[in-house]
Amino acid sequence: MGATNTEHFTDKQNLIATIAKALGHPARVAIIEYLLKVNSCICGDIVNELPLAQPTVSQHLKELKNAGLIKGEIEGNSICYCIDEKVFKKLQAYFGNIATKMEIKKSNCC
Amino acid sequence: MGATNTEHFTDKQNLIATIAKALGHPARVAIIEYLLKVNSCICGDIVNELPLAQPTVSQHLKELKNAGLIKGEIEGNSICYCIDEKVFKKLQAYFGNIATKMEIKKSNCC
DNA sequence: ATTATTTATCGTAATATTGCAATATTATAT
DNA sequence: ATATAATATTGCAATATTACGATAAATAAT
Repeated sequence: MGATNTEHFTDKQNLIATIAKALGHPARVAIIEYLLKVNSCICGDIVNELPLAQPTVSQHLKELKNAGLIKGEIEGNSICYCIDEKVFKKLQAYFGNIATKMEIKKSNCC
Repeated sequence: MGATNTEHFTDKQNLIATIAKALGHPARVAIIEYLLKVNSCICGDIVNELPLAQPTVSQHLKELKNAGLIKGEIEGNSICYCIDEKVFKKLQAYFGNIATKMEIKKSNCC
């Protein structure tokens, strides 16, 4: 097959999976970290920051955008990409919650 | 191609990507959430909790294990799978850090 | 108008992922 | 020893992902 079976899972599970999948490639992690570092919208040099050809980078950016991790706007000649904070707050909340749950009922595990 | 280019990225970037990739499927998110809920090692009924055939679930469990998100030990007839807390603490730290950075220098973004 | 510059899209090859039926493996129960 | 139960592995088909060259599109500079 190869096609993921989304309809049997909850919306939240699918959302987390979509976000996680978008971060499931080191180039995309690197893009996010770069955007965080420069923290600016006029960052028309992402391609030079990555060891990948321009079309490949463009494709990774598209995936990050589709998954909602970044926002992009045309800014004259180049493009303004920046992090969409909402998603990262969601991730922080999600994993924070998991950590809390683990903290509470630790012990009856290997 | 289809093969990810890990050697050009930092170890940390590759690690985060590996972990995120493992969570990049709703079935695997569901497995983690189930393990959290039951919080027990004798959980020999993960298959019944998921809308997928047994070999498929087994494969997802294997991927979670390879990525270090769960630990599994043979426990008599069935298998004891449970969450590996370290990884989730790492994730919490990572996204907490990102959230903090965003908080500090917010504003000069779209 | 022509020429850079920047980003996106198309086409395509290589590889990976998803899913399951069939089968193997391993331990428990009879 | 044989049957039952739980999990893993194999093999395979369908689909997705990754990567990049070639090319397009759109703005900026000359």
